[in-house]
Amino acid sequence: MTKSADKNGKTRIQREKRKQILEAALDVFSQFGYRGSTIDQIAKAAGLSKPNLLYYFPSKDAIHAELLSGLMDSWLDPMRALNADGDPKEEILSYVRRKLQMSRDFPRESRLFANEIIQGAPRILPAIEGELRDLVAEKSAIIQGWINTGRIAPLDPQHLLFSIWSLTQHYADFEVQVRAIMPSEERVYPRAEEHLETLFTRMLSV
Amino acid sequence: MTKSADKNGKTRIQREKRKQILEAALDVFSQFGYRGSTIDQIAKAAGLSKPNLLYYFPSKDAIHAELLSGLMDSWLDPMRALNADGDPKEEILSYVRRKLQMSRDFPRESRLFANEIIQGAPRILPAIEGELRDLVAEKSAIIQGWINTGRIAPLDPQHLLFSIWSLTQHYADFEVQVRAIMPSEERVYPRAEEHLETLFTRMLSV
DNA sequence: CTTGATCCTGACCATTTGGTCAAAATGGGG
DNA sequence: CCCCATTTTGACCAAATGGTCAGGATCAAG
Repeated sequence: MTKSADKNGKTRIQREKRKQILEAALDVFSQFGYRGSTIDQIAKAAGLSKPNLLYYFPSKDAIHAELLSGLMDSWLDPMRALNADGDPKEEILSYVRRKLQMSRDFPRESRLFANEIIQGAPRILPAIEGELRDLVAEKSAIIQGWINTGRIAPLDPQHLLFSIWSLTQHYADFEVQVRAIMPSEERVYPRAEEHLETLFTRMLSV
Repeated sequence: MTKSADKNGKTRIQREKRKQILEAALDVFSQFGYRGSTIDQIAKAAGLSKPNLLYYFPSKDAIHAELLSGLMDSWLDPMRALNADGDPKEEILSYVRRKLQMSRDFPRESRLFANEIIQGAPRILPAIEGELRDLVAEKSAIIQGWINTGRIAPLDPQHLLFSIWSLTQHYADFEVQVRAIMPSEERVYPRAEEHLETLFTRMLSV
């Protein structure tokens, strides 16, 4: 009777088309923000008609919500990896490297978040005030511990985290600006990694 | 005959209302981006009817353009102030302080730019590839000079500038996130200034 | 206080937008 | 290859949006 459906009750076509749509929506939302994007735009980018897209998702809002919630977790993973028992300098440096890699490999995802937060984070404020806030508190305590035992130079742990976010995400969020300024033959990310490595090494050395 | 008009041919009312409109438009555009904002929203925020607003500006686009162009200059001023003949560390540190002040005092302006650049800078790419690019080239050369004469530690001048921008603008562009994470009684900007002063002092010391 | 210039409004218009629906097309298990 | 569930489509709708316009209200120079 029913078509071959996986455990989530999704057919092959449903899985494929939903993925297409989310991919296209990421393109559009990350560039124009929620209100600046239209269903038609997303549908066209996904190679579907508007009603067809609305067969897979009930509304524009539902697409956006699914994108954001699906992203939130993977976005915080690099910070979760910060390990109290590792070497402090190396832990922080690899967090920086991981974040920079994410900017390079997932710039649209970064811009999606940036757009959302600039606009006051109307749909993810709870997650920020909950999950993210807790994670920051936890990791700040770890960093403060490293400072107290003299393993890295003293600084404000929370602002250190802000610095890591801003420095790395900048290369994704302001990609156009960076590209417009750098000589075009220049490979941006290798230089950026070198630069940030230098920066954090100096900043953290006792 | 004609009403008392200043040298620009603007009456008192015109000057007042245009200022009101630009102020309201800054509020709206900086939050929702160009496509996400509506004339009605801006008009309401300015306390005018839509047709009345359109009496002062010919179109939504004209308002946005005037905001951006009016801002571009003052936005680059702190960088222009970087003086080759000053004390290198002090020159860079006061640039950082000035940029941080701008984030604190003009966060909406910062977000207006951020929105524009995230969306691919459709309206200001020429200015970025021209004015800004040239200014960066000029100031990079100055910084490189300081490095060559051993007055600051070696690093990539362009990426240093990117770092200054991202670190300072983050406090304006991601204000909601910063506020959601910091304890509410904490005064964000004084700590941020301390932090950035520490960061850049360490990074630039030979 | 008159009068012409300036300012403001409501009514209006074409287009875009989010979303619906009935019906047609397609797919794949039996 | 049959048949029903799934997928797709075009036509449609109400609301929102950018913008226009004719006429009325208001301002300030003389």
